[in-house]
Amino acid sequence: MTKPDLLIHAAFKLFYEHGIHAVGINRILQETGVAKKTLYHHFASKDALLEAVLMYRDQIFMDWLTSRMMAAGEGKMAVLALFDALDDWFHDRVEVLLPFKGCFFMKANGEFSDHMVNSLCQRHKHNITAFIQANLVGHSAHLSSAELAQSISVLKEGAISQAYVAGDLDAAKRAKAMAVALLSEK
Amino acid sequence: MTKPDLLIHAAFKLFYEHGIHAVGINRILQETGVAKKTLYHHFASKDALLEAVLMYRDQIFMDWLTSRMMAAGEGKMAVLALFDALDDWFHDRVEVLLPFKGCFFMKANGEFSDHMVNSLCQRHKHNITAFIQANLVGHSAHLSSAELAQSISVLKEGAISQAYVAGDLDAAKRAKAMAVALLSEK
DNA sequence: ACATAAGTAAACCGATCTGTCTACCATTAT
DNA sequence: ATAATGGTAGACAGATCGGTTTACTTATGT
Repeated sequence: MTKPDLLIHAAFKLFYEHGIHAVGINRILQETGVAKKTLYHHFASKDALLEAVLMYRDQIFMDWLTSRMMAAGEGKMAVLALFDALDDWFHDRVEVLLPFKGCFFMKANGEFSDHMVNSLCQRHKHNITAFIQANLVGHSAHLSSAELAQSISVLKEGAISQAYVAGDLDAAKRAKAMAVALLSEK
Repeated sequence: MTKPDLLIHAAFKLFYEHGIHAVGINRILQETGVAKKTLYHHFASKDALLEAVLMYRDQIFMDWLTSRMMAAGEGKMAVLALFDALDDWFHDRVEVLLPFKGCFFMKANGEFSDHMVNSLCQRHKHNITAFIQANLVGHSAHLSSAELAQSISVLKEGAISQAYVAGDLDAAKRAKAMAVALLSEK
């Protein structure tokens, strides 16, 4: 693994577990054995490293989620598969996402205001909602695919928060039941 | 206003907007004009101040939410009123909660691990779920009040997250529609 | 009147923060 | 062969962190 990738991996793991402001550059260096000069050779600042970490996590997460959804079929089936995927995530059955500690983007977003982090997190959430919506075009005569996708997103966000903060690891199952009801209305 | 209350108010406002680790003790002092000696006379440490801030916000929020719910009646009506209250919060129509910037407990929780903050946040969420549950005893023959309350909590958490991170200020309306569907099943 | 408590201002402490710098080593491509 | 690149080790800088201390100034209650 190249040095930049090594740094991004270690930084993500530490940021995800302890928070971004709580983890200093020196700790990332100590954990990886990389020299400080090398870090600042590849990244202009801690913020630049953080940006790379956010893009890395975005790619890992989106690749995992979309492949899980597409493997289940199209339309409604794909959307419901989203909640099965979340359930696996909450129960630490998805190695590539690392042990579940909530949504990294939600946590990162909360540590900043009027910052690049906020727009990156918003974009990440928007991309997911857009992918959900793509699976819901023409599903309902009464509700637009955009409105349905927003509602599904509320269920998804709620499941993640509830699983993390309240420790309700079965939140995805509950969210799925409500999604079934929502997508059964005609 | 007493000095401790002044500090708690200012600390909450700054923590809520910028994050806890991002706000130093000196900034809180500068904002309030209080001397450092005075702060450490009333609070043993930044952690102690933070604990007071969390308890303060918990009380403000719970008082507001329960009064809004109880004013709407009992049972299902109270639960649905929760989402009307959230809608007001998201649109900054609730002065006592300050301009909406997400759930303080969700954000605080994300900045720590294995810390007093985590248990306080979990307790806060649990108290809300318990209050919801109290309004749902005997509501359904198929689902327990505990299960219903957990599902309502998923909707509530999802609405807050979606409104904050994605900027979807109408998330509470969507969540309410799903709550109506959930509580109409017999 | 006087002791006690609560307050201010500001210097100070050690630790840690992000980021820079010097000096040296290993690889590799021209 | 040699110049350029990527790397290590670690000292260093300046700022800021949480927290303590000294010295002085109000209030307040008995």
